[in-house]
Amino acid sequence: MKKPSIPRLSEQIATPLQAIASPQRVAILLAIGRGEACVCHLETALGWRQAYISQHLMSLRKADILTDRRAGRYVYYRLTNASILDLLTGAATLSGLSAEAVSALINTRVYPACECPHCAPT
Amino acid sequence: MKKPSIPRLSEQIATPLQAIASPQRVAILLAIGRGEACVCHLETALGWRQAYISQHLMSLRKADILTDRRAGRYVYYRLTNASILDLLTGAATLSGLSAEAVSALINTRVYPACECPHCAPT
DNA sequence: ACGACTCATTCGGAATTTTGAATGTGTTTT
DNA sequence: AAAACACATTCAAAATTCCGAATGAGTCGT
Repeated sequence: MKKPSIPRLSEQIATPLQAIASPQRVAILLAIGRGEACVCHLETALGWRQAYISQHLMSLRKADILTDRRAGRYVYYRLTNASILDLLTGAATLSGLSAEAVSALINTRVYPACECPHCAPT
Repeated sequence: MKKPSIPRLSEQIATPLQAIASPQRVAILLAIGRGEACVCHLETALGWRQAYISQHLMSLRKADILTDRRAGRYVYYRLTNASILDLLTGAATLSGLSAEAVSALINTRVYPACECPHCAPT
């Protein structure tokens, strides 16, 4: 197996980190958690403009952090690799937070105000 | 225990990530590994200008990622929390790299060209 | 005290990222 | 086919980061 050089390796490591390292994108990843979420769900969960959310989703998709699935006129996003949550938990630990504090917010809650098929099933 | 809100939590998570998420700073962290390294060692290990390295070290110090220790005219840096290496390994995994590929480069090697007390002991 | 040495800091322009505004695309409903 | 809906994309200005150059600050040897 070819041994990658330090500069090459560090670039490969930094690439996904750069895609994740922003409060907005971390919030999106937490809101999605281990489940699925459409954009309109994230809209009510985070309280941001739709276009703004889509921009961040685009970044995360290009970095292969997120995967999208179209169902009718909805598009559902999920984590490409669930181990990203472990990475977020690790980062939280560095800030002195407990792993529980993170996992408590990771679950995909249901919002009464959200009209999406997940929150308001027929 | 007070439950942090999603925006607050995601900010705390993003802060250390932002400090780390750059190829240069990842390279520095790998070069330090589980050991200690003075600036001049990093200089020969990475081949960068001294002032440039110090700038990144300053960022990492302010983010509490690195801790410094002065010994004579040398300043030795080490990771404040060794679990940062796990975080880097996790990010490498997202890029399809094996954990071994990372750990193979984590060790603090000795450079013949380096004159620092670690590489060229009396 | 002076010079050499190791490292830190400041400054400023270039490059990049962020984010609001506007608009485009694909899908369902009627 | 047209309208409504969910989401994507483009554009540009503001904010931030990157990085070279210059210089400062602390330490040791002589």
